[in-house]
Amino acid sequence: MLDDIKYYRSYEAGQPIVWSGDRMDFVASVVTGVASLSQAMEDGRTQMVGLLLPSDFLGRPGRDAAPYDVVAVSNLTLCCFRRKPFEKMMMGTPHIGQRLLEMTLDELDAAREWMLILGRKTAREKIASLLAILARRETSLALKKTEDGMVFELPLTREAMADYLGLTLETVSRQVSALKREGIIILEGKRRVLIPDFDRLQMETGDDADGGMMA
Amino acid sequence: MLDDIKYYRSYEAGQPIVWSGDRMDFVASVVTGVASLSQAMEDGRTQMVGLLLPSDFLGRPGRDAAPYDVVAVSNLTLCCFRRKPFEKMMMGTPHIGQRLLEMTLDELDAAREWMLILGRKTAREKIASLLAILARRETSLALKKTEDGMVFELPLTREAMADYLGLTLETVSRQVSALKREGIIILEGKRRVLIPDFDRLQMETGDDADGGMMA
DNA sequence: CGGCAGTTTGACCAACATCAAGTTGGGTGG
DNA sequence: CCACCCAACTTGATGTTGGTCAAACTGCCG
Repeated sequence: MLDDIKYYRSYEAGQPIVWSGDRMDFVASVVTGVASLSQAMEDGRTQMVGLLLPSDFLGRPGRDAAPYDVVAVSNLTLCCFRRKPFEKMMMGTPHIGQRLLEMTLDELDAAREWMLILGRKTAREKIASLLAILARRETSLALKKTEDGMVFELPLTREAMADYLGLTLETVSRQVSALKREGIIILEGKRRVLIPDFDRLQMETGDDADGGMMA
Repeated sequence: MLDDIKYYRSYEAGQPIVWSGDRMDFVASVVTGVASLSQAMEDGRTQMVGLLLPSDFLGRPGRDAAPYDVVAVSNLTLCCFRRKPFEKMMMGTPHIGQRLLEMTLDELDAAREWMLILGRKTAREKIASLLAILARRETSLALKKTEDGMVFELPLTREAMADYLGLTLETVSRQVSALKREGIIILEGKRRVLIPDFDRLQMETGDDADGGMMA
C-alpha cells in the first residue's frame, strides 16, 4: 500500500522546495498550505505556471529532473513518496495511474483556462478571475460561505499574484484597490478577503455576460 | 486491438470539428494537418489553448462534452475511435493509459511553456518563440534542414498566430515584418518560412542569453 | 476583370509598465 | 513597553508597448 512508503516534509513560507533542473527523487501531494511552480527567464522575468493547493500532486513519475522552480508560498506540508517505489507501485496498480491521469487532465484544463486569462483578459479581469478561482477552490474545502458572502484567506502576496497573472505588483495593487473601492471585495487586513456577492465578482472576470449561471 | 475500431475523418481548412459544450463521442489522433483548441469569451475575444500537430491526441476519455472549440486550421485527417470502446480498451490495457498519461504530461509541459510566453514575453519574443516551436516540431518530422538553415510551411494565418500568442493580427504582421527586415527569417510567399540561422532566432525568443545550448 | 480573404502599413491612443516616494503593520531588540 | 525596522503594500507621475481604427495592397479564384 502507498501508506507504507510515505513520509512528511514541512516548509516555511518562502522556502524553495526544488530548483528547475534539480534532481527530484520524490513525488508528493500537498497536505496543507500552498506551493507554486514557476518558470524564470535569464533577465529575471518570471511566470507562475502552477499553483498547488491541498490535495494537488507534485512531481512527474518517470522524470528525473524538475522542470520548474517549486516554492512554498505559505507554510506547507507535503506528503512524499520516494519516486522509484511509487513508480513500481504504479505498475502494479493501474488504478493509481488512472487517478493520476485524471488529475493531470484536470490540471491541463486549469492551465488552459489560465492561458485565456494571460492572453486575453484585462488587468481588472485577471484579478477578478484569480479571486474567483481561489474562492471557488477554497469553497469546496473549508471556506465559510455565509449568506453575507464568502470569506477566505488570500494565500498569495501581491508579487505572487502578479507572477500568476503576468502583471506587475503595482498593477495588482491598483486593481485590488479598485475592486475594494467599488465594494466588490472587502479586505479585513491585507490578507482576509470577503466577497459579499460572488456573482458580482464573477461578472468582473469577463467569463460570462450574465451573473454566472454556467458551468 | 485498437486497429479494429478505428476510422478516419477529414476536414478542410477552417472547418469546425466540435464546438465547446457539444457532445463528443470519439477520441482521435491527428494523422495529417493541424487543428486548434480555442476558448472564446462572450465579447468575441478568443485564445488558442492547444495546437494539435500530427501524432497529437484529441479528446478526453471519461468526459462527455468538449470543453473547447476545435477547428481544423489546415486540411486535416483524424484517426478516430468511438469513445466507449476506447475507454473499455483502456481498462483492459494499462499500457494505453500509461502512454496517454505520458502524452498528457507532455501537453501540460507545453502549456506551461506557453504560459510563460503569454504572460511575460514581448510581442517580438512571442513571434520568435512560436516560429522556433513550429520549426522544432517540424524538424523532428519532415523538415528540410539544410546547411543553409531550416525551411517549413507555416500552418497558421496571421490571425491564428495572434490567437495563439495573445496579440492582434496587426501586431503579428508588424513583428513578422521586422524579423524579415532583419534577416532573421526569410519568407518565400506568405507561408513558406526559411530560417537561415536557428540560433539567431532562438536568441530572439528571450529563452536564453547564449545562442541556444540548453535543454 | 472583379472580388475577397489574407495581409501590410500608418496614425493615434489606452492600458499597463516603470520609476519613485510614501505608508502600513507586525516583529524584534534595547 | 516602546522605538525602530523591514517587508509588503499603496499611490503618483511619466513612458512604452501593443491595441484600435482606417486605408491600401497582394494574389488567388471565379
